[in-house]
Amino acid sequence: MDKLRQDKPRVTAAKLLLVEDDPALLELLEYRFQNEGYDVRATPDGDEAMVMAAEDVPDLVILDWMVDGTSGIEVCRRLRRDKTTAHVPIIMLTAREAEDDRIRGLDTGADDYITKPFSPRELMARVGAVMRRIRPALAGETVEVGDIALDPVAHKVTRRGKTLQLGPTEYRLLKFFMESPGRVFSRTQLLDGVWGTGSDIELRTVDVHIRRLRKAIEMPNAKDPIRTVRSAGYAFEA
Amino acid sequence: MDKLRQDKPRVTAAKLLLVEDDPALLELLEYRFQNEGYDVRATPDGDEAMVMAAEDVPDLVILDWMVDGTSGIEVCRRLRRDKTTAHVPIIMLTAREAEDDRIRGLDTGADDYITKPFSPRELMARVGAVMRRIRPALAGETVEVGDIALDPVAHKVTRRGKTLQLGPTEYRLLKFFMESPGRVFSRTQLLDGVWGTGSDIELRTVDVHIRRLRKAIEMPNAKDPIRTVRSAGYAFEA
DNA sequence: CCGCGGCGTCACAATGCTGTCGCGAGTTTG
DNA sequence: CAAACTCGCGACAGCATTGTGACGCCGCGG
Repeated sequence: MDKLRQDKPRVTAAKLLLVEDDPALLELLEYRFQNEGYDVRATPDGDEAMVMAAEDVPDLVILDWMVDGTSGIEVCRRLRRDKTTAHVPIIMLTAREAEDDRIRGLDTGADDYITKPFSPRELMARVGAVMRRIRPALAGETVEVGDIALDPVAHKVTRRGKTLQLGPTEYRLLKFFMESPGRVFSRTQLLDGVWGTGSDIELRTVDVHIRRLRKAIEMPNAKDPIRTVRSAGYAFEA
Repeated sequence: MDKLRQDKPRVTAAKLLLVEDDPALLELLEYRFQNEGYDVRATPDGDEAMVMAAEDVPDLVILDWMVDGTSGIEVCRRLRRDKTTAHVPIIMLTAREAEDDRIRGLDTGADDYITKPFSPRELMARVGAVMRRIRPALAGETVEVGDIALDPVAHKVTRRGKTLQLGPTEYRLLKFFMESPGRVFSRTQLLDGVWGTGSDIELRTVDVHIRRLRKAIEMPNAKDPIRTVRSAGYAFEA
């Protein structure tokens, strides 16, 4: 949490870029976020969004899946490709519920996603969650902790050169851990960070996935990098 | 619903009292601070805030200028008047920009003051600043006393570079001590601070945990940093 | 329609923490 | 000097937390 604070002790408000083709929703969100003290810039057009993002790099992008001009997913990709915007958090909005959309959305680098219809409050909460998460690992850069390397682009994890076989959840969990090595996360924080803010999951489920992750990354003669902190949570470290 | 997913009451977390009459903002802030690891209690009502503050003295109060019931400024005054809450830092929120309001706010004893609209991030930053000033360890900063260092983020304690193996209670006890080096705490104070105000524990139990902590941090050629003050309590010092 | 892989929950086992006791060595009180 | 206190210490039964294997569900791909 402290890494977040020291990141940019800016006095000005956090800058939000809002991309949404529904005029009514756009205006509503713009109003609400402005009311919350955010510095909001809004547009219904994907192309224009790219321009705005280039002109003034936002702290967070809220992006509709389907927008005029360049599609949301394409905007997402391009933002990730540009060095200056590569690590800017993105929250995707989508009307679709198809699972592969979610996967693709997260794949292209979105940090979170919300299915319409959603309550503004929920969106605000997720914005809060994302803002809180400044990732030391810039999207697209492989992260290395100890003898484990994670390549977010290739979606691949290797240990000592050998590729590890991880399930989707295990991958996200590991990635979340590796972005903040050594830091202890409570089960609740893990649930928020890995499963998403709105999920209603048993706390103990985290334990099970920790175990699965441990099993997936275990190697002979290698120490378990996941440290259990009794009555506090788990931490990942070399 | 989210409350159900709370980890068990963290005695070690900083306690925040949030008083804000706008439900949306209240919820947003509550959520964000909870995710920062704070132990948050929130209410839209000034009178209720007084009760909550009296029941369980918070480490910091975030107070809206205008709230239901007793006004924010009045709450502020009363908190200052009560001995138990007199020194608790207060951050005021207000929509007004009039200079005299600000003066009055600081006059009544608020430590800091933010004008709406503000970015949550800015508020978090200020809270962080205040917490660092009051209780560094609760703000996520490593604390060092003598040759012992405690890192609250990693949940780790080292002495002369070597990592110490502490149980949950030992950790909390040590952390509590290290926040106020040299100060003597009675068993009752330790019980309140480490176990929580409501706990119904034998006083002698503290002795046992002191012993366990001593054993856990002992090293050859190193002085025991815990000083027994006969018929008074214990103190931690270099 | 069926099999498969992944996921969330459970129940149970395995640790290892915890709060109390009791005893004994010092210390203070009278 | 004995009684009264205070504190260190080892033991322990109970309990809280975590590890683990199994099970059923669900969406996807034959």
